[in-house]
Amino acid sequence: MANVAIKKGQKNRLKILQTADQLIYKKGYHQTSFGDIAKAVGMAKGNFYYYFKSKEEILDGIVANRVENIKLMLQQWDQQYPDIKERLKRFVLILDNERQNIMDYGCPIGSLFVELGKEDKKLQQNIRALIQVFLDWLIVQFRLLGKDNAEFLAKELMAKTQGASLLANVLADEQFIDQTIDELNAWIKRV
Amino acid sequence: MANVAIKKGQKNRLKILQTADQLIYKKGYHQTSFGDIAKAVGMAKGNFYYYFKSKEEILDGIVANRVENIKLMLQQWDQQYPDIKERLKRFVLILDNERQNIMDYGCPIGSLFVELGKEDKKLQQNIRALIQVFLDWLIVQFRLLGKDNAEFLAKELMAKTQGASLLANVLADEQFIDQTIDELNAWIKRV
DNA sequence: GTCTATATCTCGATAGAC
DNA sequence: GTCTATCGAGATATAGAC
Repeated sequence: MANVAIKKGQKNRLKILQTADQLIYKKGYHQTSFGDIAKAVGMAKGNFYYYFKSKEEILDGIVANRVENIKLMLQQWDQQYPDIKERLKRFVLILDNERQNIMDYGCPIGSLFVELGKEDKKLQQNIRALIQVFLDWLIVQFRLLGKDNAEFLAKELMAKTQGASLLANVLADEQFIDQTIDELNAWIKRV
Repeated sequence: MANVAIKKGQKNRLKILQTADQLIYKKGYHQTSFGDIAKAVGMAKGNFYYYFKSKEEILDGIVANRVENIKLMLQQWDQQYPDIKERLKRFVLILDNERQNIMDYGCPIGSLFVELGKEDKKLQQNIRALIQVFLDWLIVQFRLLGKDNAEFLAKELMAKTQGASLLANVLADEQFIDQTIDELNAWIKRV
């Protein structure tokens, strides 16, 4: 019986994290209360504290969860695509797949950092790790391409996608996403 | 005597706006309370409501104030620099002059939009205007350069600076700012 | 115009029954 | 593990004396 309880607990924990992640992405961290999350999960507010001691702990869980998922995704790309530039194009393809969300709510990573980066240094450190996962992977890819300025190229690509996401969000501009995707793919081709 | 009161009122109004703008930029909108602003201004909290009916009204005032200042700055550039590319370089120079603030707090415009863009549509519209001022000016400049894709070039430059600001903020990376400035100036030269 | 209360509300967090 | 009830902090906003 103890096993069943643990299983249920783990399942609920994950459900809370996923629901909270979506809500916070779409409404913002400060606009999302425990009450909102509880309602969306279908659970009493007080029960949350059985799973998480504080709101910040939920945020930690969200970030940890995301980092894990991103790492899995990148590993999969490494296995699936032997061609390095094909991998980089996968990265750009995120803009394509997530265009509606990006236009409506911005980049889920960038917007989270900006909203919480001013809060305190610990939070900042936490979310920075999220960006670093992508960045480290990009650096490896550019190194594999034989680039000696791999680090700058990785940052440049990251900055381009962040800037494009922000502007597409501000202007609700789908065409700009398309144009950016084309430009980035051309950039990858000739880099 | 009425004139003196009005003058003092106007002066205080502006002082509140400027102080609030700085605090909100550095601490974030939700982390900045009336109490914080009052303390920084040196005024009782209750007295704020003589000047502004709500916190959102302060934000409106901040944005309007910024729009006015930016327009003045751009007009000055237009008069001072007959060479169009020299004007564009001025735009890039903001990254240079504001590097410390950008590393510490991000772009004052971009971060404000991201923090409040998810709040409600009216706020979003408001801050969008702030970005549009720069964008409209950039479009004019690229048109003056005879570019038929002036709008995309303007958005591209805007996106590049936004992305670079975000990444410089995330990584606290001064070198990346320098590299981006060099790259953007080279881009302006050959565009 | 400026100040000192204070009302009111929301939210994160806790206590304790079941 | 889940619930209801409630506390306490902190914020916006108001009332009213000066």
